[in-house]
Amino acid sequence: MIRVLIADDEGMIRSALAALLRLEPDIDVVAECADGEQAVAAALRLEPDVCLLDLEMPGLDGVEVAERVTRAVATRCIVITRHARPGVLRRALASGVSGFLPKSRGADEVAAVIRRIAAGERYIDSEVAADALRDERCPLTDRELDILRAGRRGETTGQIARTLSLAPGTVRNHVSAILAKLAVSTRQQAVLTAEEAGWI
Amino acid sequence: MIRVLIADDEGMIRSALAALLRLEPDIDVVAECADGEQAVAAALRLEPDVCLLDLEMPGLDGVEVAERVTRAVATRCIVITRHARPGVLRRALASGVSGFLPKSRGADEVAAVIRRIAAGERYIDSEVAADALRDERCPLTDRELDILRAGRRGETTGQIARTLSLAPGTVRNHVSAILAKLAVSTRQQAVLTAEEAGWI
DNA sequence: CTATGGACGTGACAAAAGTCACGGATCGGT
DNA sequence: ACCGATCCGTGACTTTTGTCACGTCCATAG
Repeated sequence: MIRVLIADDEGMIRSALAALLRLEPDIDVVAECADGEQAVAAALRLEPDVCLLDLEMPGLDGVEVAERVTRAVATRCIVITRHARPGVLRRALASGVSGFLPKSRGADEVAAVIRRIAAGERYIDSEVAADALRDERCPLTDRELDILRAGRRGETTGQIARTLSLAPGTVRNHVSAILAKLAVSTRQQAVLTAEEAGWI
Repeated sequence: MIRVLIADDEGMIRSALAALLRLEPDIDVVAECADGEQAVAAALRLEPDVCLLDLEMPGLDGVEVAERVTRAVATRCIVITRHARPGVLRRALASGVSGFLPKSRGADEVAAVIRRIAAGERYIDSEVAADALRDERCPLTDRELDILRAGRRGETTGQIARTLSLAPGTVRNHVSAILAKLAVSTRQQAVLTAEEAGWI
């Protein structure tokens, strides 16, 4: 019997997957969690064989949950995501994730992947893997990512400078470097492309 | 037997809902569609009793699909959405939608709602309805919404002006009015709050 | 040791974005 | 017809953003 934990903030998909997996004779859904903190707590307590983790969750995201769980107990993690971006896959593999599945796949594949992961295999969805191969490493420095993250909500240079304790001119300079590297012309476009690529 | 069409661009939730609904003895899933155009075509051809439509889809969104379908055939529509915003509900009801359900609800409720809709009732999720009551009508004019939509991707004033055939000054003036009405200080923040409220 | 290169920080300058006051068009109400 | 209200469009004016040239610090290689 494979003991499975499911974590997804979207109630409908969480309950649907749980209901379908319960129909499988060899799979036992031992926990359903609506956010990352709950998932970590439940995983450490129940030590399931496999964790099925949504990437986009409030608080801790799926990769962060996987990192904490695999470090503490002998549980293997599958990350499920809506938008499968190369950067995210890299981050996931570095954090001890054993499986990676986009939500574009059918629900019927989930049980099959769970069985393979439980058997000790790794499973990376072929489409995501293909994307990741045409390597798009993030060209931005740590500081530039700080700037981009700080200004994600459309804040002004002054506000960003204050939160990072910098001179406004410095922020503008970093932004300028970011725009050049990403080949765009406004900071809003920079935020969009960086989010698209999974860099922030 | 209630004949149901399902449309959702996310394959996993689409197939999961379809599989669960097929388990119900009185429900027959006659079509699964991945985008709005497919959904309209299938609905006009098959004339299902109930359409289960995701709001967020490429091309036509769920409300647009419902509008076209209810205008042409005797089919009742349920819109499912991830983020249930007041503006969207208003728009949905004005377009002939009979049911409205957020994805935060469990999958087990879907079958029950389908039965009620098929029986001629309307069903609006209580939580969404409560949000809609504290009326937040969009304060922006049509033209201002055009501007906001055009500039959603961080384009410059010049680009927006060109796509809308306006002088750059006019665009700036509209933007200024938008910022005042939404009580924000950059157009990026304006886009975020308008999207948040479901106005664009 | 030094020099070469990268990341970070800063201030002066040009080009945008945002503000303001104004004119014209349209639509109801009187 | 008149008035008021509202929306659209425009150009002058100020503030913010983006660009550039420069200096510092730190690591690594010669």
